[in-house]
Amino acid sequence: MAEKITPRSVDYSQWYIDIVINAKLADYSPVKGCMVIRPHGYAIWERIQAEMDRRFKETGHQNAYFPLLIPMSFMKKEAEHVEGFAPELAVVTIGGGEELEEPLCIRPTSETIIWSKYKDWIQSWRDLPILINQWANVLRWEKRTRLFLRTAEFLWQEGHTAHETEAEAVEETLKMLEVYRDVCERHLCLPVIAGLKSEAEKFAGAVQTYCIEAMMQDKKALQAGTSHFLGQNFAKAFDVQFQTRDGKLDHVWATSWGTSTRLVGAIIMAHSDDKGLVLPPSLAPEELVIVPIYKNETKAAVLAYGDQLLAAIKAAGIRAVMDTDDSSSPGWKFAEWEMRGTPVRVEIGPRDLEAGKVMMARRDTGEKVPVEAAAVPAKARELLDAIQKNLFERARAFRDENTRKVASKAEILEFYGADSAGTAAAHGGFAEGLWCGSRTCEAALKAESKVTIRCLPLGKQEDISGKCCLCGEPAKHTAVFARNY
RNA sequence: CGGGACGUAGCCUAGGGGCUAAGGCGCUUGCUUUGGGAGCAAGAGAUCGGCGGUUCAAAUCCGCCCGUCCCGACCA
Repeated sequence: MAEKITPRSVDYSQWYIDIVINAKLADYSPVKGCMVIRPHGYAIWERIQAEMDRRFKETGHQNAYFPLLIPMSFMKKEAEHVEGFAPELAVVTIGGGEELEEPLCIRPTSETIIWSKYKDWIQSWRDLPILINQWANVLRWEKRTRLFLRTAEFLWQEGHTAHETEAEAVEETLKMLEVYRDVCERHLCLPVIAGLKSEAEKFAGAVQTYCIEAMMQDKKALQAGTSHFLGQNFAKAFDVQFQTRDGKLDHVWATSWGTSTRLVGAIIMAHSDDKGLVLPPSLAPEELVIVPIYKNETKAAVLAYGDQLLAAIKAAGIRAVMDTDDSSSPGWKFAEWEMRGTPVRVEIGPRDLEAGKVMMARRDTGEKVPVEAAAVPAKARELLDAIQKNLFERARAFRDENTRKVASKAEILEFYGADSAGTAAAHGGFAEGLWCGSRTCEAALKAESKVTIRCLPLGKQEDISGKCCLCGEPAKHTAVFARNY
């Protein structure tokens, strides 16, 4: 028998690992904290990339590539930045067998090396804006890693833009946050809350950090993307000034924004079940699989029937394959394609051939229906659209069911389970409450319960009146609280 | 980096001082099969995580190290 998936109810962490390994998304590497992304996992990442990249281009960005190695001195130019990243840097000190004059760090993010070049490229307001994105790997020496969710090396995209005015940079920050929200909701079927990070949680070197936060099936929050308004911090650190329209000198305004292979982890945690991966159709490497069922004497006829169906399905623009592997049984194949997360399965056997029908099964609900052969492409499209919609609705309903308003710290602690701090027990969810904005107030809650402010949701920050749910002082913000990854 | 669990064939597990290291899955070959993880037969595959120690004898006992997972600290 093949390996079984540990049920979510038994051990959520182990379930997640079992999915990643058994669905052949990724594997452990000989280097601690790193992972090997296998073809199936990489294919999903490529589809996410394609969606993101298309939107970056549509919003006027261009791709470029900056080096992996960054002079250590660059990292030190922005005070908060170096403080934030110093503990997780890997540093190269030897090259070609000789000690380097200046150590080089492997990029944990590329603000510094990019801004060192922006200094050369920007003199006038006419050189602005610069709208660059890069697809790259970065390395952060994480103490504790988890496949896809937090690995030492990961793949991501990082946008780095330079603007003439503060307003334009802020607009860019929010525009890209919206791109992330749209891709997550439309393609990953992942409902997210867009908001502003608190001071304690913001990016090292940013003025403001915006994020999108999603709820996983264990009710913990996962940050799915971030967009930073960097103000003039990096321009000042790298002395990037330009001549303005009225002839004055000013520092450039900046943004940076990123999403990573963590999104693959988000898809797994949000949608999958105890049978394996469940993929949103728009990200599935194969949207549909045909599993032929035959005996020796019916094999030729069934396969010919399958070939015809496959051609018709592909002609309808659906990514489809037929599993013609002769060495495993139909039952094995059903389980295997379910493990891989393929959204729609078409079963064809002698009985179907005779009746001019097929059986179609959807991965998200397990529902099976007979369909006339001629109607298969249209039905496949219908099912794929229904699955795409259902995954999002299901995830949103789950999040809404596990979100509640809170007015006091006692309520928060009760919501998350008084004695469940630090356990994997499925308590809580998202709590929405008013907050005074005090850092100590936030830190106290974290120390007490591991619950943190995930974000201050956009659109809920106007006309705040009432008291902070933590300390009772007058509130300034609406905050979403949760335990997080 | 602290606490816990674990490390025996590709995977899972048995054996806890002594004889050729056992079984299941998977793999190879052949035949029969194929509507929810098929059957039979014959094969291949292990310096028992590493190093050192105790002993006539170590997978087994001891020490150190390494690695993986879980919990914690840390972490855009």
